[in-house]
Amino acid sequence: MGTKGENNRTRIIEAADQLFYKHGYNQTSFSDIADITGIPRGNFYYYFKTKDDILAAVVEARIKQYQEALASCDTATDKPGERLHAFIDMMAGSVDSLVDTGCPIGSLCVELAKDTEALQSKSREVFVLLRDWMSRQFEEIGLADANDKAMDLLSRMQGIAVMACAFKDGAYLHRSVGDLKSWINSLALSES
Amino acid sequence: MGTKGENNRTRIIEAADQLFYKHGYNQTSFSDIADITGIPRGNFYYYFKTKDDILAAVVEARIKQYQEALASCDTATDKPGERLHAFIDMMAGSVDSLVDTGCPIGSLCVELAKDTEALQSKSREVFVLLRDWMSRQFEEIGLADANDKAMDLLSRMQGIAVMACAFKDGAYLHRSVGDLKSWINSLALSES
DNA sequence: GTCTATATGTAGATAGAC
DNA sequence: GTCTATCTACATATAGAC
Repeated sequence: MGTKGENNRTRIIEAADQLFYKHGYNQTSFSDIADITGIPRGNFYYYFKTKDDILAAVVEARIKQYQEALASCDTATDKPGERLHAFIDMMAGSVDSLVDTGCPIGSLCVELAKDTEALQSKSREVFVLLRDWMSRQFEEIGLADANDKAMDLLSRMQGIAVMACAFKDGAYLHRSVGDLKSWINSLALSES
Repeated sequence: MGTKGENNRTRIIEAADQLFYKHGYNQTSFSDIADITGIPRGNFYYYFKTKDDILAAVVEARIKQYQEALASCDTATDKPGERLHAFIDMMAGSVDSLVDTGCPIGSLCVELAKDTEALQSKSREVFVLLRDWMSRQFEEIGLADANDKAMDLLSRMQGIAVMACAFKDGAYLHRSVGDLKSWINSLALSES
């Protein structure tokens, strides 16, 4: 670690991360990644055996990134309702890219659902991380069906991302994010 | 019309429709369509100038198909709430493919959001049809914000499809469809 | 209208010099 | 570790015989 090689590896992952999001996994070529990083195509095989391995590395990087984001929500406040609000605000903070390209997690999962099972289950790992964290927040609120509520919250966020992207409608996203926060409040209040 | 050519054209559209759904637009090749229909690759250019033209024809076909589905909801009952239930039941009727491959409309829109603007706006047309129909139903119920509610309903259906597909969870889809119908009932009751 | 053959580009992946 | 050159497969699209 700390070698020039590790640095190149990281740069490949970061470029692939952006490209997989903006153009999709299947529509991203080694040449695209090479153009951004300046690292020649053939060189990639020193760091990764296959393109699928790059995807796995990208998913791992995203998991780490979301783990940090969730940790910052955890430390911000000890009220689970406010933690959920903080996470939703993060979503609202990237309106432009959501409208332009959709949700990076959801769009990847649905794209890979049309490919191999191996790629699909790898991409699902990010969702599992978020669901389990949300479930813990709803548990703390005192809900018996915390896991169902976590799925519902993820589901609503995904629906908002799909519609905002399909209709290119940032105003719809803002309104819906407000509705989502009200919904969380109503759940938290009914238990207090 | 009625010629052999029109028949081949229709068969190409139908095969492309299925393949665009199951594997995505970009991951469907002319060879794939040729394998299913038995029509040789080179022949496609007699019926369509480009692959994008096939997509446009597929979207037109889907619009016709959904127009018929909505018309059957319209004739089934004159109560707008029940019409919306009927449409949701249609969704619930294709659990298996939703879990396997996601929503044909939403997944196409999000995939093409990562491609050209022209393809994206074409794919959006199906959503516009459904939104306008839902909006009319909510208007009949007597809601002032019928269009917002139409977007919300589409949004929830899309979220459910994404999560059911990502987690391969048909039970989640069934539960959520029930929640959706309860939500519609509560909206209809609050206005009666 | 229908088909074969082919043009042209680019994909993922490999070999081997340095 | 890094790079160029290249292999093989397959993509969309075209030309032209029948």
